[in-house]
Amino acid sequence: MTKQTDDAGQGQIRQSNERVILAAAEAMFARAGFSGTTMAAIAQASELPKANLHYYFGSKEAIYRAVLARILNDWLAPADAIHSEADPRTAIEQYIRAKMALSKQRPDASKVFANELLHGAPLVKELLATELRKLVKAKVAVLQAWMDQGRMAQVDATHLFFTIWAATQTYADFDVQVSAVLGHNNLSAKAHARSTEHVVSLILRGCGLSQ
Amino acid sequence: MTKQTDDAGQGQIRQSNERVILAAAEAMFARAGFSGTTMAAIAQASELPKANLHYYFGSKEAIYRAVLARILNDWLAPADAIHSEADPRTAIEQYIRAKMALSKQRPDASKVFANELLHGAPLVKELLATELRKLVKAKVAVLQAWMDQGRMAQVDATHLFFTIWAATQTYADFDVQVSAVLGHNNLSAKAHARSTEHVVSLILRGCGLSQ
DNA sequence: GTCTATAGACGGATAGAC
DNA sequence: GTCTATCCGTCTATAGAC
Repeated sequence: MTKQTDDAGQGQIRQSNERVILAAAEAMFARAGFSGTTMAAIAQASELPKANLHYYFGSKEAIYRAVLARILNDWLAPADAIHSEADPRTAIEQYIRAKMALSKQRPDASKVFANELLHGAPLVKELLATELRKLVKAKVAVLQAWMDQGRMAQVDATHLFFTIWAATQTYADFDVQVSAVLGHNNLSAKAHARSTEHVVSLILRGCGLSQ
Repeated sequence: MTKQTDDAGQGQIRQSNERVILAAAEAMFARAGFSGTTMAAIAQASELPKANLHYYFGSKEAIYRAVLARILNDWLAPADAIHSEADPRTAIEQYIRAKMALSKQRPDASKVFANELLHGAPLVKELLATELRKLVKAKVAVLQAWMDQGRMAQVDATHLFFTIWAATQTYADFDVQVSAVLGHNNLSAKAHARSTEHVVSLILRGCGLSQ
């Protein structure tokens, strides 16, 4: 009762509160960026007093770091679809669909990450140059092997990743622009399905994997 | 001498100073966004006293508006390449090359615009829903006619624009990520040329306009 | 028309009561 | 462990000297 050295007791409350704070922070950072987001705004969205954010995380930057860390994990996962035993067409199609699903399900996460990149990636630059670079190198080798075997068209595999990232994330990051041009107020599930089919078919044909 | 009602006299100085301020502001807004940019920073970059910025523009938001306005004009111009008398392949290739050139030549403009969209486009939302939507509609009609004539593959023409914008602007907006993955410190002219050839060939093949 | 000096508001962080 | 009240630095904007 008096002892609470392990994470069992109030650790539950801490864990729950941290989760609430990070979710609120992600939404606020997506909407206004790092400088445009105030601790008061995160506190209000979390329905917690401002001082508690400092109690749990210490500083605004620490909250931002925590939000980014949570995002990065999820961001790299879809690349699993691309492995040497897979069929080229299926692998790339799965990868694109997974990225499009992320755009639909976690638009705020995408925006926070985009914002970080846009402003020079001060916090994740190192990770990009190490982990992401390593991951892309490995996947590029897989794609290159498929090209050498004549199983898909010759494209620059590294740049193909840049194009897939850009084409899929634009539906999360720049949704206002997409909605405005389409004449909608926001992107419906139907509109998103249409976007997905477009990106899949354009890229697959671009890779010589259909027609 | 005493009369200065026209723009001839000190109007020269005003025009020159406004130009300097807007150029400096574009660079700062690209680096740090609206909230992250201080008037002091713009003043230092302009080599003008802080109060002069207020003298010329009135407020920080007015400077931001002026920067955005300058960008929007240049942004829509490349679409001229797409008109009904043109050859489909030439038109789309020209359009992509023009957008890639903009990414190379005006990366800061691209970043300011991307940042505005990312945060919900409070200032340009209306323009997107009117001018941009109208422009895209017109160009989509041209592309659709080409498809109906069997001169290119059936793709969703509106979404094709989204993909081209995303694929080309990613080299300006997310240059840190591209550089990190490629293992460079920044994007050389050679790397940019390679990027351009990639985007051109991928999209053209995706549109059934090569091989 | 230009610039210094300052007002006034806001935001991040913390002290200290509970 | 939680929260109120407050400090202190920073930022936008402007008043007023030159």
